[in-house]
Formats: sequence, C-alpha cells, structure tokens
Amino acid sequence: MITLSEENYLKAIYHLERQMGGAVSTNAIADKMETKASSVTDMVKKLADKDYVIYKKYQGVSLTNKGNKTAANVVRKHRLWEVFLVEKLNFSWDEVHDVAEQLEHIKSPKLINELDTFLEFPTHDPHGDPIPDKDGNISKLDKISLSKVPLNDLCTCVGVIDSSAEFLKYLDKHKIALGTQIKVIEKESFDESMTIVIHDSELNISKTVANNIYVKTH
Amino acid sequence: MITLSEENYLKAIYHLERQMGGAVSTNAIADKMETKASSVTDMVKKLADKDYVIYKKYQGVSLTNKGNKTAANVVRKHRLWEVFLVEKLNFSWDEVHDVAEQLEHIKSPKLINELDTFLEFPTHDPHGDPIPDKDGNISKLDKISLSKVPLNDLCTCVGVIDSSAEFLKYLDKHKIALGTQIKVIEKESFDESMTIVIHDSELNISKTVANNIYVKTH
DNA sequence: ATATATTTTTAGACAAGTCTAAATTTTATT
DNA sequence: AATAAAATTTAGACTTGTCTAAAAATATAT
Ligand SMILES: [Mn+2]
Ligand SMILES: [Mn+2]
Ligand SMILES: [Mn+2]
Ligand SMILES: [Mn+2]
Repeated sequence: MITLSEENYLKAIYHLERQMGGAVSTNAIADKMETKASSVTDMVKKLADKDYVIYKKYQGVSLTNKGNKTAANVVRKHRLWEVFLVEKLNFSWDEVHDVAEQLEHIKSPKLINELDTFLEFPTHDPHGDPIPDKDGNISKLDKISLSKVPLNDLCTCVGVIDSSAEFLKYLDKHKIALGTQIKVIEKESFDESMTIVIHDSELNISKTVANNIYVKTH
Repeated sequence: MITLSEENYLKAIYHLERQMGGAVSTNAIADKMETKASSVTDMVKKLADKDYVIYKKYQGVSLTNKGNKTAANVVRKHRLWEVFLVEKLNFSWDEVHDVAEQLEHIKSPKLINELDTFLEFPTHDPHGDPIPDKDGNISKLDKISLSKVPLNDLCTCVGVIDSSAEFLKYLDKHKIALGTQIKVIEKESFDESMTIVIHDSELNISKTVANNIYVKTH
C-alpha cells in the first residue's frame, strides 16, 4: 500500500518531469516539496524499491510506468475534487487548492468514478489544467502564454500557470476568468508590460502577469 | 494541530462513553480500535496533555468539553459524507463506511459547511444515526430495538445498530430499509426469534437480527 | 484476608518520515 | 588539470505511532 507521503513525492516528480524534461534532481524535488534534500534522497530510495521510480545515485530520478500512472491518478483526483468544490460547493478558484491537496489522497476507486460521473466527466479543472483519464493520459491543448501572443490577435484565457490565491484574486479583481476574451494592443519594450483589452476596457498588466496566463488564439 | 490518529481515538472514546457511560477503559478502547492496550495508554496520555480527555492511571478516561466537541465534529463529518455518498454518488448503505472513515479527517470548515448546505441539512445518516450539529449537539430520537416491540404494534425501521456490510446486505435482501413498516406477529420463546410482517409478507428473523434494528412505534 | 486472575502501565524496540551536520560526488572555474 | 563551488548522499538523531514482554495495580474468588 502506498503512503500519503509517497503519493506527494510522486506527484511532485510527475509535475517536474513534465515541466523540465529528463531526470528530476534531488534539489528540484526538495524545493517543490518544501523539504530537505536529504529527506528526498531517503524517500527516493523507497520509491525505487517499490518500482515507482528509476533512481541512480547523483543522477536524479524518473518515473516508471507504474509511477507515472500512480502520480497521474493522484493528479486526476486532485483536479476532479477541485471541480467538485467549485461547481457544487461554491468554492472560488483561489480557495480549492489546500482542500484538494487533502482529498487527492482518499483511496476509493468507486468514489472517484462516481464523482467523475456526477460532475459529468469534466476535462479541465477550475484553473484550466487538464484532468488525466483513468489510464493517466492527458489531453494536450495547444495553449500558449499571453506574453507570446502577437499584437491585436483576439485570444481566449484557457488557464493559469501560477495558481496561488494571490494571483487568482488579482485576476478576479480585473475580471479575468477562464473563457475571457483578450486582445493585446500594446507592448512596452523596456519592462515588457502590456496593455490588453478585456470586456471592452483597457488594462495594463506586467510581464509577470502575462507570463502566468495561458491563452488559445483563434 | 490534531492528528488523524488522535481523531480516531477521540471518536472511539466518544462512542464508548455514549454506549457504556462513565469512564472508558483502556481495554475497551483497544478492542474498538483493534490495537493493543499499551498503545492506548500511550495515546491517552497525549490526549490528556492536549486537554482532550481526563485521564487518571488505572481509572480510564473521559472526554473534556473540548474533546467531546472535537469528537462530535469528526462524527458529524463522517455522517455527512455518508449522506453525500448515498444521495449523490450512488453508493449503497453498506459501501460507505470505509470511505467515510477517510473523509472524516479532511480539515476544512468551509468544506463541511458547504457540504451540509448542498445536502440540505440532513439530520440523519444512511444508517439512521443522528448527525451532530456544529456545536456537537445531537438529536435524541426515542427509538427502541425491534426485539423490545410488543406483538402486533405497527412500527417503522429508523436505524440499525450493527452497520456492517454483511448485516446491511441481509436487510437489503429482505427488503428492510429505513422507513419500512414492520409488525411483529409472533415470538418464539425458546430462541427469541420472531415472525414479522413487512411489505405484506411474513419473515422469520433471529434474535440477533431483531436486536440490531431500531424502530419507532406509532 | 489471601491467592489468583485480569487489567493497565512501563520499558524497550521498531518503522516511517523528517532534520542537521559531515562526507562524498559532480560540476564549474581558473 | 587542479581547485573551488554546488549538489547529493550518508550518518546519526528525533517524533509519532505502534508493538511485545515484563512489572505493577486492581478486581475476583476462595
Ligand atoms: Mn497532497
Ligand atoms: Mn488546479
Ligand atoms: Mn477514521
Ligand atoms: Mn453511519
């Protein structure tokens, strides 16, 4: 039986593998998990013993098939619960993370199947992230960062990269949500800030904000 | 912060206090938790340090106000989740226990409040057990065991004592559910089995079965 | 009241998960 | 290629929760 801690490590490795590519370093895991490198080494050995990861001393780790499937299932649960919280329990998208972090560890295949059905098989979570299917496959939407969109092309917000409560509340304040239409009308070259049009009004956003918004162009 | 294990011990003590009355013995807790008496002693000391219980060596434990409220809240969460699973996710009453056992430990006041609202403030769980309110108060229904009902009095099934999957499936098989009307028409004195009428047909049930059904008389 | 049985506690051990500090290996720099 | 810096691992310790075996306290029976 897999422990809660092992699941959290697998999930971190899963996200890092996807983000970077290639083997994941001990320090990268330690950073993401907010723990110490020595703790990571210990855990990574256990995960290797249980065939969740391939680990070679000093060379980082990568998920096995088994590890990838297990991690994807935790992510699936996390995102399905987020949808539940927002759609059914009146949570806003900046309130769901900590609760989903707990709920993702509940063990019951029937529960997650029924939840999926109850929610009518959602494909994305409230932050625009895709929900892995039962086999761990995820749909890859061709989304790009708002900072890379050409001037005057109309695009639609389809996700966020930073999903911290602070950032999400900033977006709420400026009425930027999933599905919101955005057009970039000006870019400042000295600080890479930009002026965008949303809901027929202009807004100036920083490079950081633009970097953390995913859009789809039409 | 209270741990998962501490919550489980508090819940066990809560149920035992209610069942017996007076201080709860180390062995009684060990039995209910399926653990060893020495483990109970260790944990009970921790709970006393944290003011959840009063503990005097060799004299058993009793919950403090704080302990009672904390335990009742775990029970509240357990039962609300059970309602959710049955009402919204197509679980049957014999499938909910293990999942609720996990879900009861999720920490989020907003979650449980919203769940309560979503379920339209249920007062009883799928086994007929009352759901404590936010302050830990529970409604006391005047229910009695079916084995104590006089002959030929019509009564209604309002709960079960044993809520094991085996017993619940037995009840399902014989179409006994919460709300089912029952009339006892005969009692065998030698083994205390009885003949009851449900849905216009006769059924013979053992003393054990009768003992584990709660009914309300009219 | 004394002996016996039962219950409860203590002592010492172990696994999981984490940490600090030191040692080792790898990588980068001169 | 030698040295310095950074990353990683090891060694040893600590906490939580559990266990077994032995000791102590309480309850029961003669
Ligand atoms: Mn988690
Ligand atoms: Mn999300
Ligand atoms: Mn539990
Ligand atoms: Mn129940």
